[in-house]
Amino acid sequence: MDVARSEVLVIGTSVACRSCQARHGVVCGALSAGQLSELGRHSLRRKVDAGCEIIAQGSENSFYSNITRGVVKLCKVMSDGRQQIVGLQFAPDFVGRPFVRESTLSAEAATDAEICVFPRNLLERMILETRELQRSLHAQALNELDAAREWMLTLGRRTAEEKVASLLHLIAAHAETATSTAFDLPLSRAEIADFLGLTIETVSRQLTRLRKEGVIRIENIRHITVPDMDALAKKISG
Amino acid sequence: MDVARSEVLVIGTSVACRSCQARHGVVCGALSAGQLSELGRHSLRRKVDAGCEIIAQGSENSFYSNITRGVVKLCKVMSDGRQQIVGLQFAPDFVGRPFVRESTLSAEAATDAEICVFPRNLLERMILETRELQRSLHAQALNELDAAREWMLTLGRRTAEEKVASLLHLIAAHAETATSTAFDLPLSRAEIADFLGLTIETVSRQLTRLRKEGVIRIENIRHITVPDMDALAKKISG
DNA sequence: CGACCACTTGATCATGCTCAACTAGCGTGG
DNA sequence: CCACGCTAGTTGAGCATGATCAAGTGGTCG
Repeated sequence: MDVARSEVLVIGTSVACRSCQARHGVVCGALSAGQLSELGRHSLRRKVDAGCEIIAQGSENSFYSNITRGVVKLCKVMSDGRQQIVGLQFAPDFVGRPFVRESTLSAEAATDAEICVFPRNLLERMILETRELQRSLHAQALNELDAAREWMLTLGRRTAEEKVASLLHLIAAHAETATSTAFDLPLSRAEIADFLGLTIETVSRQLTRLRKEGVIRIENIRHITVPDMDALAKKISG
Repeated sequence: MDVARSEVLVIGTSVACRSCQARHGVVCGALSAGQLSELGRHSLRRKVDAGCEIIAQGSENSFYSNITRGVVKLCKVMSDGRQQIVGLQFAPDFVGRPFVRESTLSAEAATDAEICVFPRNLLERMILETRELQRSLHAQALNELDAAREWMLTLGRRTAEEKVASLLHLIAAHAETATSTAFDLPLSRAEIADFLGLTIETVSRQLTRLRKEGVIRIENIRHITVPDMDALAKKISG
């Protein structure tokens, strides 16, 4: 994805914060008005194309960010090229691992996205100063831990069909537009494979299988409709 | 494991704390002398036999604990019986998920163990009061998250041989007795299988395979020697 | 129109699962 | 003290799920 690029849009200000997706999210929701405006003065809005790397595995953590639009995948790669997606983050999640110098994973935009970038030192100072921010980040870490463990069960013990159904269920839960359950896949087949510990061929076969069984409709390559959520849920044993 | 039982030993006191494995661990290391003695007055030492469940999946969290001796496995089971170990905790780790009412996983002693049990309300109050305790638990959560993600890579992308080698490596790292690298497996073959997302037969075959290749020696069913740690590490691509 | 890319589909292969027999260790009771 | 049963682990034979390799499809962009 060498066409992928990122672009600095505007210097964040408290004015920009008012209409921000992440205004009441994990980080910004925990700050006082004064802190929010200080953080805003030192933040940058970045527009990030799908496929663009935000943090490289093994690189130094020199900033943190909020996702303000789009989906970000957290990824681990092995020296021989095998890779595994170990987390998906949706707006308005926080991305980064405070107080650790080197990142053990990469973060990459799965869809076109926008992030709000904070300087490392400022955010770390605020975490130390702000009880509520500390608590809030702790809570997000625990939620991510639960999600990671749920996914370990999927990776270790579910069949290919159950894995694919689990992913669709997960994405539907985040897309949830009231009644209808139609959504865009934020991931390509290759990325789905990397998330589920499968190959792209198996993912493709399981998707067509779910389609033939009438559990999903594949409107087009990236758009799925689930006529009956319960039928999908039934594909996920346990 | 219906022989497994747990037994309350003594009411913890600050006297007992002085020689405790977990005295400078995640929880107790973050407390003031006064808090430590208050927590001690309300804590119970419990001796827990291998196989005994400490927290049941789906149960209410009514207490937290420190592991003061032994190894605890965190486990998820599906309604059809398939199960996956999603974490191993060693003394002096903290066990429990603060501020969440229902446990999404079970905790079970893998070896004979001892834990120090804290009442829920007291510990939660101390977390709210104590900046350093909050920070310390946050740090443990982030470490567990890293470990979980590392394990996701193993579950999703490594071969059976690599998986078994990874587990031996993990256990060796925790047993590390200076020079020699000999250790007791805290897990049965069935538990290893549940940790690695394999069957016990595959685990057994891979262990004999590693033995035949000279990478490990199986002194007896639970005791392993690794003559050359590097040779073991080479089995883990990545 | 053609090249390219992401995806699908098919045929064959192999890793790891299933089912089954066998072994070793260990505690219990005759 | 040995026979017995029980548990945990090992080993083998055959099978199936999902991987690999390869060809084909469809949409997009120049």
